[in-house]
Amino acid sequence: MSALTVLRGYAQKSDPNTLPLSIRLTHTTDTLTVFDAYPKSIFHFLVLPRIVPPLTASNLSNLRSLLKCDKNLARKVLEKLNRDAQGVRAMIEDEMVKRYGFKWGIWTGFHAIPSMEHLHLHVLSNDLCSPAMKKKKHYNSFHPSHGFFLPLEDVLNWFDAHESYFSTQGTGQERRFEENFLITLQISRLWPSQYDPMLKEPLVCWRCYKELKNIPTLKAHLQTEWDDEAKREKARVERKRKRDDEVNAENASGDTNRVAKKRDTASP
DNA sequence: GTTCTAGAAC
DNA sequence: GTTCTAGAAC
Repeated sequence: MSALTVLRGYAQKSDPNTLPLSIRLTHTTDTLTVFDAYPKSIFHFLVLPRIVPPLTASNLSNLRSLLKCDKNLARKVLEKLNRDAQGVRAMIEDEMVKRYGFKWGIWTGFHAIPSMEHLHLHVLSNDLCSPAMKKKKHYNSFHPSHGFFLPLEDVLNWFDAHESYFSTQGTGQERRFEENFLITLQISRLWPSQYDPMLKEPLVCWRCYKELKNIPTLKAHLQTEWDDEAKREKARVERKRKRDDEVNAENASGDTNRVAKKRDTASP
C-alpha cells in the first residue's frame, strides 16, 4: 500500500483490532484513531472516520468530498469525529500529566489541502516540538493564524446557517439554498490555489509572532517557548499542591481550633 | 506523506 | 567549507 493511501486501508478494516497497537490508539464503531507516523508534536494522532455504509471511501476521501454529501450525513460524520477526538484529548492530557507533570494545549482540526487520501482529523499538542518537524510547510500547515489548519469547531460552525432575509422571509426553496450556502461557499474555497500560499509564509512563532530565519532556529525557539511554559505550569501545579496540603493539614489537625475560633468570634 | 540531493545561502 | 532549502522522485 502506498504511503498516500495507507489511512484508507486502516479505515476499511472491518476489525480494527487486527491493527497493531504501534499504529492504533483506540477505535469506536464510527472512528479509528492512529498514531501519526511522523508526529509534528510530542502528541500527534489522526482520527479517521471508518468506511461503513452508507459512507463510501470516495465520500470520505477528504473534507471537500464529505461536504458534497448530504448535509446531515456530513455533519454526523464530523460530530462523531468531534466526540471521539474529545476522548483522544482526554487520553493525551492524562499522559501529559503522567509524563510531564502538567497539561498544555491540544489542537483539533483538518488540513485544508491534505496530502494523504482519506479524511483525517489531526489531534496534536501545541508544542510543535518533534524531530519530524522538518520543513516550512510542516510548520505552516499547523500555524493557527495562517488558515491552512481548519479547527474542527470552525468546520462544524459552517453548518449553522446565518440569519438573513432569505432564511426568515424567503420561500422554502430560498431557505434550503440559504441553509446550504455556507457549506457551498466553503466547498468552493477548498482548492489548493486558496491555501498553497499559506504554506510559504515566513516562519513566525505562533505564540509570540517572532520571525525566525530558518527551520533550525524556529525549532530551537519553539523548544524554549515550550520549556518556559513547562516551567510556569509546573510552578503553578506546585503552588496549588502546597495550598491543598495546607488546607488538608488544617482540616486534619485544626478542626477543633477552627471550631473554637468560630465560637470565639460568634459569641462575644 | 517522506527521502534524496543539487545548489543556494551563509 | 558547511548548513539549509526546495523540488523531483517515490
